[in-house]
Amino acid sequence: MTRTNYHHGALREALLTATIELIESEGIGAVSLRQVARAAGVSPGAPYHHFVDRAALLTALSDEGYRRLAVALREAAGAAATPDGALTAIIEGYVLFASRNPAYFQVMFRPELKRSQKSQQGEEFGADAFAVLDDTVAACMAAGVMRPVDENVLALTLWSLVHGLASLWLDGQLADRTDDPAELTRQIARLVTTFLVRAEPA
Amino acid sequence: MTRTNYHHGALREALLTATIELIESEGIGAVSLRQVARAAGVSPGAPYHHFVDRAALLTALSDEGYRRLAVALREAAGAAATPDGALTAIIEGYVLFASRNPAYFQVMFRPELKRSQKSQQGEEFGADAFAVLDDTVAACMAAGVMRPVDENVLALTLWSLVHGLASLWLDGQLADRTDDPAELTRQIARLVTTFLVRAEPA
DNA sequence: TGTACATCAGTGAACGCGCGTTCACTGATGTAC
DNA sequence: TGTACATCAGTGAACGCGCGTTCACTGATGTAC
Repeated sequence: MTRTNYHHGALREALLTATIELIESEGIGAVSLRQVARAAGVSPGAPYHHFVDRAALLTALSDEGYRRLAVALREAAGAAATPDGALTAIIEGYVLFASRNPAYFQVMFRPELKRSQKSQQGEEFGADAFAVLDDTVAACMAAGVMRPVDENVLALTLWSLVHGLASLWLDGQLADRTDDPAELTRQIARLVTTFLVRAEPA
Repeated sequence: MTRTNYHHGALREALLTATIELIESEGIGAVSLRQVARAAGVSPGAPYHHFVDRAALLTALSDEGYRRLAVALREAAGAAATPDGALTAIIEGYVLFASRNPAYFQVMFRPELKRSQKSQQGEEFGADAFAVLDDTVAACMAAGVMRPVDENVLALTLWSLVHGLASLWLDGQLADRTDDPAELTRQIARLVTTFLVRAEPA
């Protein structure tokens, strides 16, 4: 952090990325506004020109996380040629998003950290991300590649599955049971698709 | 907390239950050793006669949580008449355990809170709990009620599923998508069993 | 049964610390003319 | 192009707070004889 000018120029963004880096290196428990300011090379009062309080910083990060997740899922689903291919891509995409963006993921799903406000923007991006899953499930059903079940229950089942896998991975719970969580993710995605599609497994 | 005698008599247990209650009422972020001591009606130094430090208290709770989870799963599985019935019971049992013991669940799966030591006892109870799932999957396979797949991958898939559902429930993420998470849990358990067993769904 | 004494499990004051936040201030920047 | 001035985005000292932990202490309990 070599900043010679009095005005930073892009402090807001610098604070956000400093927070992400801090979470990744020190853990989410170690993040304080003062530490973030220090990491950005700025005095403890400076952040208050950009965020009304500590919670607002975390909420902004959470919102950005939901936005990125929605983008990641939409891209993953969009790149697939078939509805069930899209489903596989979403499953892998969600888990890989978490493993590549552990700091965002933690901030998004630790409500006790932001407590004050649920951000409307975050809710919208979250709904956005979930809609990708919803739509893909519906598309699979419509295309007839999937056995008929309650769409909402199925979507929530899949969300639970990927969310749980991502959480266990980040919490280090998989270490004893697999040496390659990414490969496990692919295996699980394959297994799920196998069970869901109408045809019997090969 | 009306304690008239100088010696408490069962302070260790009192501190543990006070912590659980504190997490449930104020959230896990609000738990400090001093608050716990206060809730137990005891001076700030008293807990140090029972736990070497704050982390030790949380580790003890985590261990107890794993113990209870293992017991709950074993009972759920044991009460079922068939292997696939046991699987359903485990799915529901895991999620219900989390919803009924949110404080234990959070302490068990927030590694940043205990950081210092991974407790050997906790690991054993955890392995115990997982073994119930493992064994039941194996039993299903052996009984031929289930389509043949990699047992380890399937067990991890199911763990991910229930863990994700429990996490989403506790984090309040399901509120928008269902008004009865317990019923959703049953639906999901049914759906999963339906897909897994060899016979086509009715 | 009574007494001496060791041990146990509390007290409460004190420590140093980092925190979130506020505030009067000041240097840098942008704009009007 | 130059000057006056408003606004913006920093500084850094200060606030009160609750925290984890330590420590000299003391009251209660249990045990030996």
